[in-house]
Amino acid sequence: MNRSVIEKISKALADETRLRIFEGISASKHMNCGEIVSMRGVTPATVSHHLKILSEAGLIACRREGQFVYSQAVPETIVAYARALAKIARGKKAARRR
Amino acid sequence: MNRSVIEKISKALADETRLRIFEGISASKHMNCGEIVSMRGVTPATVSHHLKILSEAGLIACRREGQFVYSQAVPETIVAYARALAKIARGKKAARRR
DNA sequence: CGATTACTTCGATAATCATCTAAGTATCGA
DNA sequence: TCGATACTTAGATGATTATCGAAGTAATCG
Repeated sequence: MNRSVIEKISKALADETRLRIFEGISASKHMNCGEIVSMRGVTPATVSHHLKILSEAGLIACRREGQFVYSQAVPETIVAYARALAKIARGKKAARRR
Repeated sequence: MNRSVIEKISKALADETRLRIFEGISASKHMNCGEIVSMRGVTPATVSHHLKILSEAGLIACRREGQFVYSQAVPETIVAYARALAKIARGKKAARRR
């Protein structure tokens, strides 16, 4: 995972509303826009905006089903992100892995 | 780790310059401001600003030594952050842990 | 003490971004 | 096909923030 992807995911997680939305989606199997709107005190337009950012970061996937658009978490992305950060934090100081 | 801490760390990682600085610091044992300035094409004022944000997020620690201020990574923070995110991503869908 | 080096803080500026309203598109049911 | 529901997109606005130059503080050295 390269720096620009890490940056994009970090940005996606760097807003309270978006974090809450991501938590909500992760905690349920899937959620539609309306459910998110009522979960958080924010308009559909804003939710849509945030879903796009989360989606472009690969943190969630959205699919239309009739009138509804369901979003669900993509846990692999967070896992890969966590690993990439751990690798950076580990550094190259001494190839230390005990 | 609560949401506001996660948000703060995410924000700290959500900027290319800051990410590069953090990578640089992590890859070496420690670095002073001047070294970071020459590593990245940016003024001391800007570096100082970024170091403050990284520091307040707990990602680095800074200590003065004579004229110099050395920054070093705090890998525990990234590890805790990664764990907190993994927990969110895992969700509460079915208490699944295999 | 005065000069130099190494940062930090201040104030300004330009860019990014979260949010909203309003208007647009998609799907469905009557 | 009309109306309603569920989003999405566009445009505007206010807030946050990345960056800089300039001025301030800290430590060292002659």
